[in-house]
Amino acid sequence: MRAEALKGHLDALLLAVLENGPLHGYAVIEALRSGSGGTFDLPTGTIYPALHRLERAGFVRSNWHVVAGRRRRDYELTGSGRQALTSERAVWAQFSKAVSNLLTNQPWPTTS
Amino acid sequence: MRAEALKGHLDALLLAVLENGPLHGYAVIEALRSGSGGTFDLPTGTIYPALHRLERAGFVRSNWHVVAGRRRRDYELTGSGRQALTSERAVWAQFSKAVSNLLTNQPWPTTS
DNA sequence: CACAATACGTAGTATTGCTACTCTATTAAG
DNA sequence: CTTAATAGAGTAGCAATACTACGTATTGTG
Repeated sequence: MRAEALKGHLDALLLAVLENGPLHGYAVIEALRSGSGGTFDLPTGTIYPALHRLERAGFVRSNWHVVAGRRRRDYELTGSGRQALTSERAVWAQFSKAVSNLLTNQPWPTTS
Repeated sequence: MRAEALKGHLDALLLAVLENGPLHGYAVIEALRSGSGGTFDLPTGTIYPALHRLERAGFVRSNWHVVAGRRRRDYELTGSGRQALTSERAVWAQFSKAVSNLLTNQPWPTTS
């Protein structure tokens, strides 16, 4: 999958995979791959900068550990990260509905 | 709607609204707005360059007309544009399914 | 020992939608 | 008549962001 299609949605996915507990970058990549049935197989050059972006934005917090001789940086959701995830879910719902409707040439449902 | 979310999907939407017959740029904007229930209200600076891009790619063909003293440029789908639309629909189906699954933290359905 | 897997990272590039603007022509309002 | 609104096309430059291609280590496996 041409993952440029992700533009604007990656942050939501990252927040979502962190919702069940902290993960380190490498584990995030695997969570995205398995959770998407292999559709999203993202390179580290995509994930690490994105996680740093989320940290700068205050949506995640990171902690360094050393496990089995390897240094790890775990990311966990903050309160505002949870809030952001909620709003991203709403954005996605509206966005995907709009795209799906246009792609199937169906009339927009009336709000009756 | 943060319309940067469109990145990578706009071309598919443009091809889709042209599927029922040629439209000029301004009409494309209105078709996207009404077909999305107002979600996509895109500026001309987004639409015109995108249509030109699609023409360079060979997915649409344009014809100039003069209607009521105003010049118009109609865009119509080409054969390869129709093919591209078909494949874009498949891409969207897979993409949206993957995102939805990740956002709802649901396991990927087995292909049994 | 070589190599794959695990784990972190950055620099630079390319794509692409957006802002802000220009230009023409018609029509309605004052 | 002037002004604004609507229809219609367009560009230049900006900003966001995912990607490619690197570089650095450690651990486990052949």
